[in-house]
Amino acid sequence: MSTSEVDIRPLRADALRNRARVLDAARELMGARGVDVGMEEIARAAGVGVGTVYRHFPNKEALISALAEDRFERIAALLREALDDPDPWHGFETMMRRGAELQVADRALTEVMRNHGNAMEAAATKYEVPELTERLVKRCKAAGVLRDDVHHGDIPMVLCGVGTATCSAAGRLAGEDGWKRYLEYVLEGMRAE
Amino acid sequence: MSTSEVDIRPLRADALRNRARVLDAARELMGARGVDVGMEEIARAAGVGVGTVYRHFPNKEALISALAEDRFERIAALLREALDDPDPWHGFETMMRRGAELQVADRALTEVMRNHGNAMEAAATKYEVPELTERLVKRCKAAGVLRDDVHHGDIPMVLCGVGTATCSAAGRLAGEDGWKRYLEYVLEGMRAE
DNA sequence: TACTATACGGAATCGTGATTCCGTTTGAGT
DNA sequence: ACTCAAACGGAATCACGATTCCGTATAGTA
Repeated sequence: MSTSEVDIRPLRADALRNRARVLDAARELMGARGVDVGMEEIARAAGVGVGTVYRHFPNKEALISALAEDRFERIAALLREALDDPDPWHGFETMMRRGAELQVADRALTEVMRNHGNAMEAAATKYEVPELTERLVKRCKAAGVLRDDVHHGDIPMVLCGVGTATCSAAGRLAGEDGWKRYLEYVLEGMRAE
Repeated sequence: MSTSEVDIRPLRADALRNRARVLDAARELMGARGVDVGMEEIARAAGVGVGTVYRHFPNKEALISALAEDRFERIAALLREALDDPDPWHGFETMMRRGAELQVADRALTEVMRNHGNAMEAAATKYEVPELTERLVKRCKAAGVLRDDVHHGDIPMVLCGVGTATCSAAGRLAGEDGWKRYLEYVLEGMRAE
């Protein structure tokens, strides 16, 4: 038994820089084209070798998770803002719009919410997204602005659906800003009355 | 130049039987688990060798397209029924519900509408799905039961979104019948007034 | 029943992308 | 400047699923 589980020691300057470059490149590429961009391509875009990518992230899934955490942190922030809004519906609506923008801007986020249950749940839990969502939904129902049958799990489901719409072949049939209309339909439909 | 482009000659009885078995197995497996079930697994489930699968379908994409045609034919039928319904909204709503059920029952269909633009467009065009959809949307708007800003391309987009919800990790958070609520939201939101 | 074009099965091959390995380079402490 | 653990690059390896190939089996026909 040594002093601690993990060996804490500051990263060398170049390592720190490269780690950031890899994350940036991955965010850029995966955001635009989804998670199945190749590791080689990410490395090239980051200006490093594949080996370096793997020194920082044991495997592709870990890289994806790191990116996901970023996003879920932002989502948590959106939820807190919504809870702080004096007008429950305005808060909810704003959160949904920003959330949808996040999805639309980042194809990888949608794919993670669709196909990577583990990475998603880990990231969401870490930033208390489930609790925050539940609180927001309860608050809106209590204020009578949200349909009573809305389940808090519907929020990620719906956002994932809207995100999907954007990059899907079917979504292309609806044109460039089809997702905006989609979001309107859903918001209108979730609203009480 | 020979007599015709394609060599028309009846398939041998066993070939006919095997072709059907392959399609059935593929429909079953891909319906449940999506298009990336392996060709070997489909062959095994159909009780034939991989080679046989490839004699009937030159490649995986062709197999997927064959299945997609099935589905789009059914979708076209739904659209025609909707157009025949004396009550425009009832017709529309019913079509959307049946369409959503189709998506939910067939994961591969949703994936095709998401990722296989070519196969989808070919199948849809063949069965006049785009025209029918446009007619239905126009009719509903004329009757004043559908929001005026609905684009006919929104229909496949929205159904694809609902289908995605069902099998996605995010959708699982909403529970077994989250998609039913999702569809309600969307229908409510698309309805005029 | 014999013949032969069709069809079949499944091992071998190909292609692609993730992951590993190892010889070389470099940051940072002396 | 010198040392060496930490990092690096990228070729080699692995894994896995699609696709091809070819020797064998069989439906349909005379």
